[in-house]
Amino acid sequence: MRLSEGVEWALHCCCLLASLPTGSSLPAARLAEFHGVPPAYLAKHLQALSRAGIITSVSGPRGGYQLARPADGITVEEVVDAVEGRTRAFRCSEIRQRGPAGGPASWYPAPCGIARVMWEAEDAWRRSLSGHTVAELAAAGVEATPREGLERAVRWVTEFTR
Amino acid sequence: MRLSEGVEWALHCCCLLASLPTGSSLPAARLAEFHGVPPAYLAKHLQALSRAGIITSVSGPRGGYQLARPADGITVEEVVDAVEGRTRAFRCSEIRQRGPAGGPASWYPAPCGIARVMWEAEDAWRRSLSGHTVAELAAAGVEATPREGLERAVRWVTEFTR
DNA sequence: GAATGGGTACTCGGATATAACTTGTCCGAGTCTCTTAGG
DNA sequence: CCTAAGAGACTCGGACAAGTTATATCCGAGTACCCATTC
Repeated sequence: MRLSEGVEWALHCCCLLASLPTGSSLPAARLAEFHGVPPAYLAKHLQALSRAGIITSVSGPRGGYQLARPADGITVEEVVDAVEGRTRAFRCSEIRQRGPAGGPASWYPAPCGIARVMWEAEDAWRRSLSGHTVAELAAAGVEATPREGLERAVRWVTEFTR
Repeated sequence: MRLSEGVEWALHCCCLLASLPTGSSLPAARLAEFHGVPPAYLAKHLQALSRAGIITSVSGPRGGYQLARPADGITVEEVVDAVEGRTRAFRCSEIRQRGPAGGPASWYPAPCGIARVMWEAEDAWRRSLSGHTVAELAAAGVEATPREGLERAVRWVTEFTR
C-alpha cells in the first residue's frame, strides 16, 4: 500500500493557501516554486483539488488559486480523497464464489467477512483523517518553523501574492 | 491508495489453512485451484507469508503449506504486512526544507505536522487490523457459506489434504 | 522376509518477462490587463 | 482629458509520453517416497 506523492504536495499547498490573506491568490507556478516540485505535475493535482471544490481558480493575468472555503472547514480526508480518488484500498473480488467449492452470488447475500474487516480498518483511517483540518496543519507548520524561515516565507509570498 | 490483490488471496489462504486438521498441509497448487487464482503468482505471496513466519512449508511429495501457529494468534495486520511490506503508505519527502523559504534539516528537529497526521491515521488502520485474527475470519467464512458449499469444500479438501 | 540403495516424482524458492499505473510534460482555450487611438 | 477597442500576455485545463511498480510466469534446487535388489 502506498499513497501518491501528490497527497503530500496538495496538503502543503493547502497550508500555504490557508496562510494567505482572504481573497488573494497564488498561481500554480509559484506554488510549485515555493515547494520545489515540478510545476506541470503539481498543476495536475491542483486541478483535482479544484474539481473537488477545495480550491477555486482565477484565470488570466493576476489569477491563480485560493481556498474555496475557510481552512477550518476543510478536512485532511477531503484533500486526500480529491487527489487519490474515493476508491477503497481493498477491493473484494469475491474469491469465495470461485473454485471447486464456490457457488452463485445468491449464496452470499452479505459481504465477505474478510472485506468487512479490511473496510472497517479503512473507515478507522478515514475517521482519523477527518478529525484534522487544514487550518490545524497550517498552524502547526508555522509553529514548527524558525523565525528566519517564516520571515523569508512571508517576504517571498507577499512579493507574488495577487 | 490501493492494496495489492495478493492481500486478499493471502487472507483467504490463511482461512482455508486454519480449517485444516492440525499438522496437515496443502500444496500451493491446490490452494490456487481452490480459490481460482493463478498458481505461480499465488506461490510468490505464499513465500512471503513463509518468510514472515506465518505459514511453514514442507518440501517434497506429500508436502505443502500449513499455519505456523494457532490461527487465533495470527492477526490480520501480520498477514497484510507480510504481503505488502511494512513500509508506510505516506512518505514524507521533507518538502518544508525545499524552496525559497526552506532551511537546513537542523531547523526541523520534530517530524512534519502533515506527516504526523497521516501516520496517526495509519496507526489507527493498523490497530483496527490487529484487532482481528485469522481464526475469527475463518469462523465468519464458515458461518456465511450455505451447507452445500461447505460440504463440497470439505469433500474437496479431504481429497487433497496431506 | 527385511533392509538398503537408487531412481523418480513432487514440492518449494528465486530469477525472469509483461502490463498497469504513477509520474512527468506539453500545448491549446479562455480571460484579464495594458496600450493606443479617437472623440 | 476621457473613452473604447484591440493586441498581448498570462492563467488554467485537458491531452500526450516515460519510468516504476505490480502482475504473471518459468525453471532449477531440494526432499520424501516408492520400488527393486540384495542379504
